[in-house]
Amino acid sequence: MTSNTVWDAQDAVAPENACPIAPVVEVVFSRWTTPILWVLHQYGPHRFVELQRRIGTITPKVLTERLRQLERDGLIERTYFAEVPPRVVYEISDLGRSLAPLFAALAEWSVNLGEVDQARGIYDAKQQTRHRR
Amino acid sequence: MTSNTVWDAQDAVAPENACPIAPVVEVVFSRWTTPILWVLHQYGPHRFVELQRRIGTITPKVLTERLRQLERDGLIERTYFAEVPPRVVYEISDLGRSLAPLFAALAEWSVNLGEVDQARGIYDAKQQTRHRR
DNA sequence: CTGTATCCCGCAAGATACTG
DNA sequence: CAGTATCTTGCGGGATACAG
Repeated sequence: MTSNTVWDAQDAVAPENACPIAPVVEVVFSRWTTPILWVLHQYGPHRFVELQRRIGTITPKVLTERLRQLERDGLIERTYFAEVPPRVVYEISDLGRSLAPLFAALAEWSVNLGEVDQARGIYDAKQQTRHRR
Repeated sequence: MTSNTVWDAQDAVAPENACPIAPVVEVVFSRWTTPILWVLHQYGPHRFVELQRRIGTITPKVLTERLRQLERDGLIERTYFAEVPPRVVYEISDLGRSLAPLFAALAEWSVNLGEVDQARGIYDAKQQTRHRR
């Protein structure tokens, strides 16, 4: 953070500086990267169609896009077998495996999802009465 | 999907089942919710403008939207003071504070961002040579 | 089987201006 | 100060068809 006096003009903190964890979120979490990583981490190597089936509703286009991104970021590894018919296997990399504690923390926090639902109910109820005048 | 033979009973796994942590990600992480929660958690209560300045580049419209969502989900609390001029203070709730271990895990993992960058470099280099034929 | 190629859409987010 | 109101855009994602 540009060091001048104390809280100089141009203070405007860059987003990354305001929040050191944002970059991690950007790399690891998106609608589909989370399920993909989870599956590969939890259930071992998968072929393309296996992933597609296990995740359930993802289209091949999107699955390909996410897999490429994860491969590029070094979180998964793609292995191509030049057989007939050709075969491809995706598995989590060491770097991807290092996300394990993070995933554990995530899974643990999911016990609080009920409270979130409850909070939503209360909030919506308040809004309801507010509009009903 | 809904096939008929061996793969029919509990075939198509719903996304939530394929990945129990996806719902948590959906609630907690988006481009701006992460920085907001981080700031409120790390630096205490903030007023609207203070948040805007600290986060740096967020527009008031988007900031309002994210704050409303976080309030509705019970992760932050909004307090309105009917003074002149009016004052509003946002602070993290108990539920929001329960994210602390999660944030810690996130922050810790950020040491690996360098490896991600490196992986990207290698991947891109490979693609480069592949196109250079 | 393992993807590509198109086309399309919704929604988060940006730009900008204005109000109680 | 603490937001609203509009308008626009970018991008992830869905549907569908097709190829190596």
